[in-house]
Amino acid sequence: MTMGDSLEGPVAQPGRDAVSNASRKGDQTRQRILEAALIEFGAAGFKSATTRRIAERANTTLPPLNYYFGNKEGLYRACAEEIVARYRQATHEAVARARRTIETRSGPEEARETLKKLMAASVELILGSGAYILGNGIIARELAEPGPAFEIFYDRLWLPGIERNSRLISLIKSEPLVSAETRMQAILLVSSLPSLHTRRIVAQRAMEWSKIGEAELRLITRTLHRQIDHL
Amino acid sequence: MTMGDSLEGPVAQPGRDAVSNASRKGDQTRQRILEAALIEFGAAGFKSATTRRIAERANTTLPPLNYYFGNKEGLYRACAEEIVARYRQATHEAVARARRTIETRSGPEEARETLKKLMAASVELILGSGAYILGNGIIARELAEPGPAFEIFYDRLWLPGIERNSRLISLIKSEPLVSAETRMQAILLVSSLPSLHTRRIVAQRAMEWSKIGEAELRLITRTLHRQIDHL
DNA sequence: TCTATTATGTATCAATTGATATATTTTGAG
DNA sequence: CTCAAAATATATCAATTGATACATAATAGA
Repeated sequence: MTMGDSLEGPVAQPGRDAVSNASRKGDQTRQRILEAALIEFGAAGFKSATTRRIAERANTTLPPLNYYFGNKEGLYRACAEEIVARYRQATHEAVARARRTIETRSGPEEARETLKKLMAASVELILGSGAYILGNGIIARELAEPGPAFEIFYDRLWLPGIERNSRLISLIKSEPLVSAETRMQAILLVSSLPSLHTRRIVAQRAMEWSKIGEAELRLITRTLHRQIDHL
Repeated sequence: MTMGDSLEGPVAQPGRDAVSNASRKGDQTRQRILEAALIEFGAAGFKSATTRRIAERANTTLPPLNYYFGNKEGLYRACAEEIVARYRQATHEAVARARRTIETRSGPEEARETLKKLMAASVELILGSGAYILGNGIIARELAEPGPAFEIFYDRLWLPGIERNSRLISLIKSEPLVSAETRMQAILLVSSLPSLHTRRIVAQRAMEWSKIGEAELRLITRTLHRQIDHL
């Protein structure tokens, strides 16, 4: 075999993971590519995004993409993993509280407050001006048209979220155990979040806002919170 | 000019429009192409859908697509127009009632019931097993990533819907005139509909349903209606 | 410093895809 | 029945795009 399949490079990230490891020279490039991919995939979707544009945005060329991620789909999956990691980190506090609330079978008051905090964290992540907005386009799209990352988001983000919210809503309603309707409420709640990202566009136009700043975000968030209040 | 730009065919639908006109032989083909495009664009999105697959599904070849619709984007726009027309027709009754309710400045009770009917019609259109499901993928996608059809949906579907719902919610709350928060509520309500299509997938998996039949749809719809009740 | 490994760039390929020039068939008016 | 217009098919083009063979450069351990 004269083809380049014997002396392979990375492709799969070995031991070094978690907290953005950019020590070796190559890891910096890897990170730049990942960042560029998050933007491009987020803006255009898996199929429509081109590896060339990603490479260009990352200030490199095509081969490194395959060198580090195998192929386009591998890069896309890596983006999904990255998004999940960022989401988990950003909601860590609220999730820990939810775990406690559920384990101690707290009362409706505490459960409701916990759920609100949980949702608020997600809403902030999606509508806030933070750095995580990158992934929301990808998530929303994956929900509209399941692609290579659906399983990743489902298993590690949505399903756990649905379980958590189900228990919390059950506590709020003082149910003995999670009813089908409660579970459905939790599903609708969780799966409505990604579309928030989407609704920004319509909201901005319909409200005739030139931009979405702090004041505008507050109105959106307040309206959403009121919905949660009425759960 | 030896190129085929002198003896052009249709491209733009002249006088004959409205109620599916399939009299002439060509119109049948046109209709088959449109139907196929609704399916393909709905499943894959504007960019990812290929004209070849559309032609194949319509049991024809490439040239007729350009002959009838100019180019891929023209075909996509035609799909959007078709979807708007079908939506309007299907919600005609509920919309007429809303118009009356608004014009006569009915009380909160009547306004709430009108809004529920309006939403129910949309929900049925999206989650029901009717024939209009075809377009929902396109609408949801267009909302997530504005493309050639965003303007069409916005101007002719969403904005009118937002206006209507705003007035109705205002009546429900007995406001003197539409407040910013009311308008935002209307926006969130309208823009949450397209994502219903999307949530089916997650709901089906998380509820461990093998399929979404009548009983399953009822649970989804009931849960949604309860949300509307608590507006 | 030397050299094997890792990393990156150049050039190119093959597949896909939107489009159309051109030829052929079908239709319907007279 | 004739024939011009309308409709459809064949074959092909050029652009885009994912991928990679191959060459070169950078890095780090000895």
